[in-house]
Amino acid sequence: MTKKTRRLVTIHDVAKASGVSVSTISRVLNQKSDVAEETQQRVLEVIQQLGYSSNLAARSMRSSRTYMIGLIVPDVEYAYSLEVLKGVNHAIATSDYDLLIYTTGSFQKQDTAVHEQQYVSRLNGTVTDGVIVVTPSARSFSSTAPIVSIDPHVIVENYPTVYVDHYQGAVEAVRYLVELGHRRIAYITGRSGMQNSERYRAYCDVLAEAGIPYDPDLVHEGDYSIDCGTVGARVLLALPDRPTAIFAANDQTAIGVSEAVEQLGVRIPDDLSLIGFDNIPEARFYQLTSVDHPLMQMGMMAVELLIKAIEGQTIEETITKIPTRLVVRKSCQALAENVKSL
Amino acid sequence: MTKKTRRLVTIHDVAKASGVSVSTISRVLNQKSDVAEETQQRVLEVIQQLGYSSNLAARSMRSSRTYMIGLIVPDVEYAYSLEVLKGVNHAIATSDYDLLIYTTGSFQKQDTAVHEQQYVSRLNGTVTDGVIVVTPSARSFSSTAPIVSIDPHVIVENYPTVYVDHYQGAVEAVRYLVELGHRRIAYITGRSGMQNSERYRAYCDVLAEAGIPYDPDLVHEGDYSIDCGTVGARVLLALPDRPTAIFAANDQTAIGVSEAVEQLGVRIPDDLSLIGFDNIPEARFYQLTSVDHPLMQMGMMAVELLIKAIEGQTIEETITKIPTRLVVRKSCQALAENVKSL
DNA sequence: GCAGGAATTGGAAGCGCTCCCGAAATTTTA
DNA sequence: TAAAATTTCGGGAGCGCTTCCAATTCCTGC
Repeated sequence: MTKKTRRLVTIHDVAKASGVSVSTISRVLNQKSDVAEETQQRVLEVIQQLGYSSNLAARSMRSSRTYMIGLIVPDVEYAYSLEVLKGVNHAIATSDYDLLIYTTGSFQKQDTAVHEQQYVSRLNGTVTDGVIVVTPSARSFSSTAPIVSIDPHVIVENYPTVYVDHYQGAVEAVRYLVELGHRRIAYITGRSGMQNSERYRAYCDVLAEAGIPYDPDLVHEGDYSIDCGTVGARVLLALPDRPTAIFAANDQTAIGVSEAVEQLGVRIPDDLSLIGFDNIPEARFYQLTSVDHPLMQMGMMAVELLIKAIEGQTIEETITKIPTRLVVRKSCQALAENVKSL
Repeated sequence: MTKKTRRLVTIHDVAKASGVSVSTISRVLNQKSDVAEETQQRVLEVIQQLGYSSNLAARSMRSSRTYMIGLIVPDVEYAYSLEVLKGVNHAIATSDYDLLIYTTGSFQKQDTAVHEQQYVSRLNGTVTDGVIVVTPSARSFSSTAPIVSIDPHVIVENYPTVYVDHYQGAVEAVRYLVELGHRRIAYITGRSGMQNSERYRAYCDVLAEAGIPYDPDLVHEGDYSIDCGTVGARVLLALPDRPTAIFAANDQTAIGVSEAVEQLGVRIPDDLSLIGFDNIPEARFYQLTSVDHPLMQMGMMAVELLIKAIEGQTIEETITKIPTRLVVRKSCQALAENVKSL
């Protein structure tokens, strides 16, 4: 039965039931050494018997150790976040900590940077011992407890950061298309921010390096969503001099492209080569060539760093850059002799 | 910069800075009416200026309203949980509440029921105003704040519950196979619990109804994992009188089957019909016929119910049963004339 | 011109917990 | 055997907040 007791069992009840003081109970709970073996046993029994569980709020108000780690994630519905989540979850499982995920569905909102601070202070130093922030927009946080960021929009040296070499990854992707003989290569961007601009820079650099003139018509603005992929595909393929390849800022957008393309009667890879970024699990099903972004691994590393920080160890290198890897599937094809556009 | 201030700004700092008492600040924060317009303005300004955010722990220790809803989920890596999560997230987005997800990776552990209570009391009445528990094993919870359960292992009337008609769904699935002419129908079970036994009961009932004798060799014990699907497939297909169809307790297991089968040189649906349960997104990619389990919708309903309960409204019907729907894809085939087994 | 009421505010208790400090009990040392 | 050291435990302050209660000011109306 759901007992709607007015109050849950507190440390006082345990104290009364076991005939010792509240302080002693607290000592047992926190595994302090100065408590008699016998007393400890008795207290532990009573705790078990009463089903007592210490009040997180009260506990964390006094001592800042809660053995909880917070994960602040922009959008739990996007595969990107879920992959990170999996990695974090794995690492947590083998640690002494529990995981608390805080989401606000603010991925699409504009004022993220403002809210992020609020979320951080909501959790950190209150209910969690430290926080991992995924793709933060904010450049800095005020917090009493440690913070680790994953793939921030702007790289700053203030707190440990795990991120992926977006520039290098994008270079590989675009270069791959160039090597296949493509010259009309379109790019569907993500939302503004460091990651996106890095990828954009790579796109431009590789074109320049290959002596391909930059065509603004081939750059379509997106926002990492599936929809922007479908829209982008329609716009780009309606161009008089249509592209032979599309580089999408992330896999989700690439999936949007491939879905739109199907309806337009354009075949991948025969009529259009397509390449994504992130290598999310779904990419496999779409046979999508993509830049692998080891999100799970990054999540695990972030946890490691955070726990180190929580436990007072110094972290020598704040910035951890992880290499990407091009995963070739069947969404790209060499452009045989007809390099001269359509 | 990450300011590692010893203490964050408290209500006292705000009080001092705005020249009023702590009580007044609290009144402003909680939007009580009895505060002069002018004072309120001034306090609000100071709050803004100092970047003050009230301490969740302290606040929730006194008043039980935190405007946070907890989701206790057994395993964030399984698509089932993720679908529920999406629904919950959607519903939360349009409410006044924020979402806190608590996971412990205990899906595979045995003593879940024991731990669940701990997790509930950890959050509820402390940091959250109410909690949604996904697939609880426990029959009852002691809690000061409302609880809603999704798909519990055992249906109890103690708290609002949203669940799906497993029996009916499984009946449809097995009946579909029978109608296709299959008589050697295997079943790979999930872990013990209500959901599984309901599906099992349906399996037996439909066989009986069709006059097909029950063969214990065709029931393989699983645990909802991918692995048990691959193992199950190997065992079942090694049988002298091998099944022509497999009903898997969930899609994950079905996916395991289809992966094993590929290696064994058995083709789906030509040599083996396969049907799953839950209709997770991946099912589409595997062309898996499955019983649709509207998890997102269930998540949304659970949030609605919980908010009602939190806000003191009475919930007329505690148990909400949601119908399933058979989604036919290409993993099943009629067994033409050769119904006489191989 | 003064009692009674409303509007506004401050004081203080206490939520459940941790932890410092010192007391009591016990053991060790001279 | 007395003093000192050690072990074990209780008292109590206080974390940041809400909320009851009471105090203060300022209007009303007679």
